[in-house]
Amino acid sequence: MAKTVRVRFAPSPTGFLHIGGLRSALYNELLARRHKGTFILRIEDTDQARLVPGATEALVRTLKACGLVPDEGVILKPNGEVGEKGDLGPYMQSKRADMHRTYADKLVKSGKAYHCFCTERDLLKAREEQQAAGLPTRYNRTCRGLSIEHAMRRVEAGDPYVIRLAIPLKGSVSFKDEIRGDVAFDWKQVDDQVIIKSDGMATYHLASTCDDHDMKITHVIRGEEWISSTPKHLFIYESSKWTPPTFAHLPLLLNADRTKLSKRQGDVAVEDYLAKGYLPEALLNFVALLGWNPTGDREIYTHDELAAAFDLAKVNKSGAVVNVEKLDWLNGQYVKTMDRERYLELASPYLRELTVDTAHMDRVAMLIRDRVTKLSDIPELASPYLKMMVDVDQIIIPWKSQTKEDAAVRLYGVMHALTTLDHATWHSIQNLETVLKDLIEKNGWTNGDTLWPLRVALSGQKQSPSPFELLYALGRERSLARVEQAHRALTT
RNA sequence: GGCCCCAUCGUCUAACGGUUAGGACAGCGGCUUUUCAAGCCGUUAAUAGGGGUUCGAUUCCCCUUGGGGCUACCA
Repeated sequence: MAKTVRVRFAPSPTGFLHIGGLRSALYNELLARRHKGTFILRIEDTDQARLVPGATEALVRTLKACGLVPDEGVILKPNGEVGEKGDLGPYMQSKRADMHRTYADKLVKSGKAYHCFCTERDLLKAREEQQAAGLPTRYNRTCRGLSIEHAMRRVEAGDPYVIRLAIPLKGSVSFKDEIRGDVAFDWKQVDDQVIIKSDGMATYHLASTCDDHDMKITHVIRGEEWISSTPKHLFIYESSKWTPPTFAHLPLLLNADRTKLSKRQGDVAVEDYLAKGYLPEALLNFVALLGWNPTGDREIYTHDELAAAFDLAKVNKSGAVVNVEKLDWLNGQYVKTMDRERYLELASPYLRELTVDTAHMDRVAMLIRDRVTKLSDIPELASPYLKMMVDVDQIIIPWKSQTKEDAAVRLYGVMHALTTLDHATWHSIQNLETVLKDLIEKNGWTNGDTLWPLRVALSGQKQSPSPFELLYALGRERSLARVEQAHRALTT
């Protein structure tokens, strides 16, 4: 019987969650859901120098906003504070420093790691020489031959040191990547990686490997940038006599120019997308399909549907360009098709400052719904219809070759008709249309030379929603005022 | 430079030896229409190149080319 799936997303709190991180988190979570396993959030904060205050909170909150809630690990407590949940903690990596240290000492004892007293300058110099000679830049293993006794004496004397892995000198390693198949490295290519820094903290390689083991992680799903350090991790597993997890290295997310996704070429922070009014479910949907697709002929999936279909073996190997235009389309689809109530609720914060008339606000929100790609578009789209009046250039009121006088006649007729309408008519786009079309027919007018001037009068714009929708959204008072204003502009 | 990974329309992808190489975004054209948006219909566009293997290669193998990642006491 297969082991229960346990996966983790393990970001370091050095900044905001970016779009690639969201995808890694999602794929981990989807695998857990798919196999009724456990999704764990671990925070990798071993590098004290790079910690950003508040980053952990932001990470957990953003993940949650996107619907990714860990079953175990670092969580958001009901009071909004960061907390932990689960039996295999702590899940803040810095709190495991002692455990890492113990593992490192064991490795030293068994000859799989050693103390290194080389200074930063020594290393830099050696590296420069290697570079100048056109050689690969790796630690030259000066301290590898030191006896443990000698090393311990220097440690006790207070010499600063790090602990390095004693990577095998010959042979090779290979592993089966769930996405890429067999990947092999010559040990000769692998550096004697530092696993304990001079500040006593473990580096990523030791910390994440030990923690993955202690937390019984079954699948390590992470970015492709980790593929070349996997041999080091494998060496730790092997040296500690642990069974390594399954590895799956995800393809990178790329900028439009196919370089690794970065700031400066557009937004990468999930929070920024959220702040712009991209919907979490659209973002999740979008990111899920960057590098994976269950069928290839469908674009819109709920979180549950993604989880039901997820398959690591079907994840692509090549990097994927983040195409914001497609995100825009996808988000627009969600905006158009979500429940009316939910849409109005989401739109309202963007409109509240522009009007106090909530009924009017909702009508305008519905008026512009088809034009909204992201929620932050709403104020600009809506504002012309929330004001009482709007400037109209009288030149654009007549339709095609229509004269000003003729347009004025139409507007006057429409205005008169509108004043006589009952309440019920104003509350139905369909009824408004019927009334106006009857008026046009009765007078022997045409749609164009009546509806165009009316629409421009109501919107102030060459392009806008239909006059019927506008009348409905604006309501009687605004509509009449606007038509009257346009009529006056034409006749004076 | 060294090692590793990758390669289907501009972009995201489907096709796990046999398809007129499919879908989506973007583009273009049309329908609808008072305009725009939405919607619907249609359309342009791809297997990087060269060798193999095979009755048959997008698919398997090799080489070339191109792109990317790693090469820290960062993750």
